[in-house]
Amino acid sequence: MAKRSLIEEIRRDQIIESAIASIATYGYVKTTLDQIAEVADVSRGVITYYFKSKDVLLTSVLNRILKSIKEAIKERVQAADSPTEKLKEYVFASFDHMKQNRVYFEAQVELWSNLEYKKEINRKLYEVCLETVSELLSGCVSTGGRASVDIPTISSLIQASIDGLMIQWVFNESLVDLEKTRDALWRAIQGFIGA
Amino acid sequence: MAKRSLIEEIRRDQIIESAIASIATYGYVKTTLDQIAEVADVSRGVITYYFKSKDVLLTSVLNRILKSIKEAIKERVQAADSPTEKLKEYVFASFDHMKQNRVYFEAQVELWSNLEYKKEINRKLYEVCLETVSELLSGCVSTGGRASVDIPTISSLIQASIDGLMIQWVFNESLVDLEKTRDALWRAIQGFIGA
Amino acid sequence: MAKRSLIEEIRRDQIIESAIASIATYGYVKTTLDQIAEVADVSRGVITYYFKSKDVLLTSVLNRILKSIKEAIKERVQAADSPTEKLKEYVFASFDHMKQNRVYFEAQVELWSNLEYKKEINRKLYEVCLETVSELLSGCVSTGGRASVDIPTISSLIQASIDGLMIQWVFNESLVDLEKTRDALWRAIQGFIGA
Amino acid sequence: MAKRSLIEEIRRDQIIESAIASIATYGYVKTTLDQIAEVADVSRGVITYYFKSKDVLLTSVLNRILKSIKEAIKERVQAADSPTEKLKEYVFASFDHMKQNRVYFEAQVELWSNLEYKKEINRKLYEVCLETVSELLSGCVSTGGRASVDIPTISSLIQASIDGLMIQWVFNESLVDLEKTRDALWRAIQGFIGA
DNA sequence: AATGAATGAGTGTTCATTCAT
DNA sequence: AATGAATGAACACTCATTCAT
Repeated sequence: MAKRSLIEEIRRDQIIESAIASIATYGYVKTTLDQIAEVADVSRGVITYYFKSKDVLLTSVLNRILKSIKEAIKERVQAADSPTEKLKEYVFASFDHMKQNRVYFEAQVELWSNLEYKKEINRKLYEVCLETVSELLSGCVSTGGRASVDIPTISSLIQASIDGLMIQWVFNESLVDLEKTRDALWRAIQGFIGA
Repeated sequence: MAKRSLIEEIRRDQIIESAIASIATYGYVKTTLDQIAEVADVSRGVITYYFKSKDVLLTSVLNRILKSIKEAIKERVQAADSPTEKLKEYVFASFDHMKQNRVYFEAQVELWSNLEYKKEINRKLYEVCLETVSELLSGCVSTGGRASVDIPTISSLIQASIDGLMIQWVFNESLVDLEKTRDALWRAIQGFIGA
Repeated sequence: MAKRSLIEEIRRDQIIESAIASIATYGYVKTTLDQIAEVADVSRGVITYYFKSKDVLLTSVLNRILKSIKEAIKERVQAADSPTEKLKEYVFASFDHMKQNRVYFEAQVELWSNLEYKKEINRKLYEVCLETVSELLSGCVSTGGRASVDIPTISSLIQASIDGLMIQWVFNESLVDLEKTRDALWRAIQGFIGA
Repeated sequence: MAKRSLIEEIRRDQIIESAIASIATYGYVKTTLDQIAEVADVSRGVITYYFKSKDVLLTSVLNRILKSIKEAIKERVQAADSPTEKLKEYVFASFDHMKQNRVYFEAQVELWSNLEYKKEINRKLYEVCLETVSELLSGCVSTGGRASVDIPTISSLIQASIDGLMIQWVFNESLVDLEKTRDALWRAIQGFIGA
């Protein structure tokens, strides 16, 4: 990637965040480049000056969202001591990140169905997530957990629960209690790994 | 609803199914009226002849999808004998319906983020689903289950697991084994209700 | 013209009158064949069955309107005795016909600007009207009127006054008093012909 | 009104004049945005770039036409000395403006029947015109004219004559001699006010 | 004689993209 | 670096017209 000046980075950030805000607020369909420019309080031309195309911008947007999720989780998982604690941190960090960045998840759901290369990107994200959960789960199992745990299956189920709750919460914030469901999920996981 | 001739019903069905196929295959964004017409092998004008606007058509599409899900589940739940069997049928029917109607779920995910009145419709769907699960869960609990079960929380978690697995499966069919995850989910539920 | 059955004539009349009503009520732009069919309470196909095209129908509409004007005036002019009385009847009959057939004049104004061959038809109408006024005016002059009257000019002015008042009245019924303006116009004409 | 750059004003003018030319030449019905763009020798997109919708453009067109008429008359009326001269200038300026701006009147007649808000706008125009004539007529009467003049009636008749002649002239330029009819009208007016 | 299902040309409108300044 | 005027492809939608029944 080419070297970029500071102002360039600031502009890009500004535009990406404005795009996220616009998508979360008005939805993907109504998020035009004009709309984003207005939210960012820059001229229309600035956007195409910094992003070759709308598709490139939206890919940047999605990557920003995914990166933020990954980093938020990774940090806390690494800080945890035991395998079980790591898995717990994965789950808890996922929920904490949701609550602190609702706008990101609203945008993510919008982009699920609209980005040209979404399938590719989302597929990749899922693989990464599932792999991470699998590793953490393996760690738990090998250090005293029930040996019979079907790791891929339980990994899928854990990740699915997190995603499914996120969607419920994005569609209707008041419909789901993130703390209680998180705790219930963690109890279920403990049941699975026999802890 | 007004009386409609037989051919009218056939055409409407044909167009709705073509729209679903188009959305599932090419995505919402690329599903133009031209595209739908081509898939349905009718002229462009037929669509606006039978549907006042694209929005009306897409609402019909979403309602068709949701109705199919609701009916598929309702039938099997009603046929079950005991409360526990009813809850099990709810879960199992959800998965069976997925597998038998992949195209519907692909379309549903696409429409999540794009239909004008999606929020309203999806919000309603969630409320109905969660309510149903809550009732079934209540039935289990009152007939011998653990009295301490937090019904709203566990309901959310069950529905979230189903939806989350559906999404994984829609994004990447080979990534998730629906039978195994379904069974694991059912075991987890049994754990919750203390059966 | 081909022989037409009675029912055919009735249907044609019905459609023409419905078209006039629709144009007068909703304006030319919103008068579609569907709209006319609805007003006439016949099926859509009937219209194209009896009129080869929309243009043909609208030409029939305009001709119906013009014919009704011409006949209403002609009758009364012929019934008058003296040349001056004939001219007076021309003027008075014009105004009476307006009041009794407002819908026709509303439609006429709408069609002025929209019919494909309007220019041709309206041009012809004007020639006929002006010619008629000229003849009547000539009669007055040759039987005792002022010999110096510029017949084409005064004819134009008379017809213009009638048309201009009609337009004022069509645009805003309450803005113009047809009786008073008619009488004033007649007095002015008397001034011109020196009666 | 918001501040507008010079080029913006130029473009708007260019488009409005092209629209008038197109309406006058091809008629309202055939005046599409494509047609206007072609006449203006700009791309189609420019029009919607400067005018939010076709309706807005056409309203601008009508306002331009009406404004031009009003200003042309107002100026000359104000420059006249006596009340009688003012009334004469009103009449003469009306005719002069016609001859110098035929295209405007051709367009005006086309728009009479087609613009969504025509009734409102035209009604208003008529009220303004009639009010002006009434005032001028009052001035004549109070300064030596016949006291018995029915001002609203004669005002209507004067304005009707001007409009009616304009229409004759728009439909068939060679059918009416604007100078002669103007003079005849003025003589009739003098007869009414007893000058 | 009458119907209404079907068609597709034509139109206004949106909006990503280009480019001269 | 930044702007915004200009473009035209793509779209939903209207509606006169055709035609099988």
